[in-house]
Amino acid sequence: MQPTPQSESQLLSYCEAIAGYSLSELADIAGIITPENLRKNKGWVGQLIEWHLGASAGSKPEQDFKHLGIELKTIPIDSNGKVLETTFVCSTPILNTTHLTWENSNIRNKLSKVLWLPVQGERKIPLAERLVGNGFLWTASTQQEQLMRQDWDEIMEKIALGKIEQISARDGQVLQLRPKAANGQVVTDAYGEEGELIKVRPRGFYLKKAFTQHIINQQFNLNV
DNA sequence: TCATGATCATGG
DNA sequence: CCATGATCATGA
Repeated sequence: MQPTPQSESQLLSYCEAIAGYSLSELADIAGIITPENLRKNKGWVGQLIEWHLGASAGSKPEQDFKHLGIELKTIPIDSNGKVLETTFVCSTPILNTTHLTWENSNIRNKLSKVLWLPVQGERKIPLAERLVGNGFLWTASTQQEQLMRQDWDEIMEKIALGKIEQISARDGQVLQLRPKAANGQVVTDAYGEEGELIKVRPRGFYLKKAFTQHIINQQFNLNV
């Protein structure tokens, strides 16, 4: 993969270097086979982009470019710029959250600065032919952060009160809490309503489509 | 048609 | 199991 970028400007130049290329072209450069589809390889696009931008692989709960304070997110869009999927952010802590605040949370750290990289995601376009768009840096506005904090506070309070199973993906203004696991058999500990330990599916934080769509639109308008 | 809940691959 | 990278696919 590419050398780890040493500055924000270098990271952005890496980004410009892949803009406009197809996924198969980028896969060839990386020496990776392009699968027929993503059904059995859902993280393939993200991992391919990581290779080209010099993001350190691994599964640590921190930003992709920790030394730059930047998190990388590919985001699937259609030809009209419409966001096609919600955006997974991080897994959700469930136990021992009493000292957790929005300020010191992993999700807030990850979202403090994001390099969004739009990629064509329409299933009717063969994976190999999908094009990479122009990446851009984003930091939440005061209002955007306020919305995320409100949702986070509400979700984490329910979890602490043993009401995790009452939380729906419909809850929240911009954040969602949804299952995040290899399959429905995976379980982890959580508090029940009487404070007892119960088994639940692990959860993750996701950004709702309308929120990321707004981010994409803001950027798009700036470039018109 | 579309979002929610379910699922896939991989490394530690 | 938990973390990363996400998209799939069925019910409404």
